[in-house]
Amino acid sequence: MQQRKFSRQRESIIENLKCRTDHPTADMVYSDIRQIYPNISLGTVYRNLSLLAEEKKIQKIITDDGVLRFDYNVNPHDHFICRKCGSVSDLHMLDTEGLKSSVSKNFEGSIEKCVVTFYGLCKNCLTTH
Amino acid sequence: MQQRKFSRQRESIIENLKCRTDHPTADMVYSDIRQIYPNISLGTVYRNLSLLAEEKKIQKIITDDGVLRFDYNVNPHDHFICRKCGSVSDLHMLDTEGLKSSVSKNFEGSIEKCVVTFYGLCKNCLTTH
DNA sequence: ATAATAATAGTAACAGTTATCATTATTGTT
DNA sequence: AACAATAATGATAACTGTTACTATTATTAT
Repeated sequence: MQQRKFSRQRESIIENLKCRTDHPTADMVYSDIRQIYPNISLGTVYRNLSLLAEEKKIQKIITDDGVLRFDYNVNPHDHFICRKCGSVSDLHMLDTEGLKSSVSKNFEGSIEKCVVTFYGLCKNCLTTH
Repeated sequence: MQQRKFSRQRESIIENLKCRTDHPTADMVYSDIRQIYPNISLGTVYRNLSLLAEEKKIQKIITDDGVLRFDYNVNPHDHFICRKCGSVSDLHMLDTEGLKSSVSKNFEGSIEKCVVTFYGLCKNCLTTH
């Protein structure tokens, strides 16, 4: 097992995620970090995001269009994705445990996780028509 | 609005999907169709799969790894994805309507759809350890 | 200071998907 | 049945998001 070393770039990536709730893509994080470290590499951003996700410090989420997004909030919660602007926001759902166990009854494999995603129009896209 | 013309290739694509429940990727469909039309183009497969999805004759589903899969079953139902072999299978869940309405109460946008995906180990991966 | 090595920037490679375009197939009309 | 109009095709190039590679730089322990 490889041990970790400090890196300013990684630190600023997790700081960036900590301060936002818009579930950014790797590219969105990249743009932000470049303001601080103008020649950070996109590869570095990807590498660190994957690393942080492995360490469960952040969460990967995949959207309809197949693009990865990242969430500082690793507690169990669900997401809403706007079909118009593509924005991702948090939603706190009831008990996914209940869903899991009720579905497990008629299922021959083992169910470990349950992801619930809602789609529709966000507040903003709804009002601006 | 462009009108549609018959095509053997498209017909065989939807026939292929009709006869399977493994939620194949575009490439899996491509391999199958090539047995019948050896020089069908992968682009043709993609084009027709998108087209059929637009017409709601089939359903697109996105998996964790960002790869598209296709489902002939367009009725509301949920999916189980095996984290080991990546296979996708159907699961019939309770009422997503209930989920939608209960979440809608504290949400300022409009919720139109709710997708529930389960992850774990499928029967096969569970037994073969 | 020095040595060991993790992390980086820069870039190439990759996979899945979409776009382009000349050619072919389908359809409606004579 | 021939024809014109045009949708669909095969072949290939282009594109996007992501991962891999490599020489160089930064961090850490001694």
